[in-house]
Amino acid sequence: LTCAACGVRGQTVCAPLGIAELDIVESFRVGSRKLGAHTDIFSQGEVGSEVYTILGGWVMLYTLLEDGRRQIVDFCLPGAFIGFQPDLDAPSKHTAEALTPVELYPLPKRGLLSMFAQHPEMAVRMACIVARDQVFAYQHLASVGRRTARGRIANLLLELFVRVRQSSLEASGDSIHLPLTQEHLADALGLTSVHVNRTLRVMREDGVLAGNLGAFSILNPDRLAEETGFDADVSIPRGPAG
Amino acid sequence: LTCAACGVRGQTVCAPLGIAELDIVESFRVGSRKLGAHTDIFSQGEVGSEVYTILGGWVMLYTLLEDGRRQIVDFCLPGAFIGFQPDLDAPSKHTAEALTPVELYPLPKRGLLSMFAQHPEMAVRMACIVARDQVFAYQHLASVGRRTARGRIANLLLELFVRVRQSSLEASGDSIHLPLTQEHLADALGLTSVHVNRTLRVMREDGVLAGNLGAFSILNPDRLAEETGFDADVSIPRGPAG
DNA sequence: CGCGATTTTGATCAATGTCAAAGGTGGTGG
DNA sequence: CCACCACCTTTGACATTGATCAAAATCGCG
Repeated sequence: LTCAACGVRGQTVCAPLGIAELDIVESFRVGSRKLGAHTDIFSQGEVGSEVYTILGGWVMLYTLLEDGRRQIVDFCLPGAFIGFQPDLDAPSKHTAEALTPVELYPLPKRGLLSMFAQHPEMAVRMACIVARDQVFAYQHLASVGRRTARGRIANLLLELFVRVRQSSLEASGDSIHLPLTQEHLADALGLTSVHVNRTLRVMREDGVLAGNLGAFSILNPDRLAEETGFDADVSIPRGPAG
Repeated sequence: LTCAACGVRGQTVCAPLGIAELDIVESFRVGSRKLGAHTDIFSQGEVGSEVYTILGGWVMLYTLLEDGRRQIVDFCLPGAFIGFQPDLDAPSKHTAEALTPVELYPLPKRGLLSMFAQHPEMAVRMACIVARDQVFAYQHLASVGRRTARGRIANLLLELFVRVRQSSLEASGDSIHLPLTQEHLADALGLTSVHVNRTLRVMREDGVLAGNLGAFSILNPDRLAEETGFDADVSIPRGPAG
């Protein structure tokens, strides 16, 4: 498959490139790579030599604390760009693990720099992408720091809901599928899986949710959004940064 | 004062520029600006037209939730670059407020894009800077999500300690000055100021801290770092990104 | 059918929040 | 120089959220 046919190009660092310019990306292609669920893409503490665009599947980024507790810092969907860090040669601060089978487009880190040099718009685009992820990180921080368990869960579910709707064309109904366990939610929200479970039950009883993570519905998105002050609007404009 | 004499140039987007190239930055200079403590630099919900390099003083970035609770998402020291966001024309997601009198170097957002176009290395640098801030955000998220009150406080104090030591040449002793109240700590850590107070007392009793935020000492940095698994190493290499 | 991974539930506990009030401290105007 | 005031810090009593420990109940799957 060629970059020209890439389904997520509009969301990636490649977005500013014209069709004709895509060959620079192809020239660094390592070959797209498929990994099974529950495999690590890169690991905390290790030095990786590649960055990745997610072509398909879900990935989570997490940090392991010294006592073994886990904090999931981001869920990544198709179109996400992972592995970029301030010092490319430093060991990674977190682990990227596939939540589903994934398809990745790996790019050698040296290729990345070369691409930036030849197509500066890509560097600007990169900055915008990282800035967007940072906004998400700040929102998560505010959620974990200042919301109640119910608020955090509502917030995260809504966020994933709109992201899934945007990324895939799965734009139908109030029902989506999340490849997550309650423990994943807990580790992303700074809670216990037990407490997540109880809180989900209450939310079901209150009629705002239905079903389970595998295939659940947000019965009352508006009410949920209202009770949690959810802000869906985090995007990168077409013309990079302007 | 000229960019050539800038004390924080090595940490900013300008770092990749040679002395001779600095005039492009100067050409967009709005004039350096001084603000008093407790004034807003830009505000959540409003569209700003500038980004800023902090030349001197402390700034905090915070989000206000719908119920009025505050989450501080970052403390910014001289050399920091604030106001950049994925969509430059979108309203800001957070407020930047001066904690001390500050001196800023404002840059019109359009100037930023123009600079990126003419000096692509600056865009790469920008991406690295944002990526570094993102790593901090992830670390804070892990701290707030998974550490005990004492761990969070220890972690933040250590982080600020090394940042202060690095940024200013105030490299002496175990004592630093923080222009923060206990409420600031609380709002950054997802705690209550009352609880921060109690926890600080215990830490003083345990002999790891001394003094107050205005001028406090870390009596036992190693013990503190050990008990909280603190990781000081978040940096951007000289040659941008490689 | 049987097994490992989730989900669910109960009982209990610890950490942190809430409410309220009493000291401190520095700055300002008289 | 003092009195007063706004803002912090400190402390107490008590409430609550969410954690912990432990065990069933389910579910997906080979």
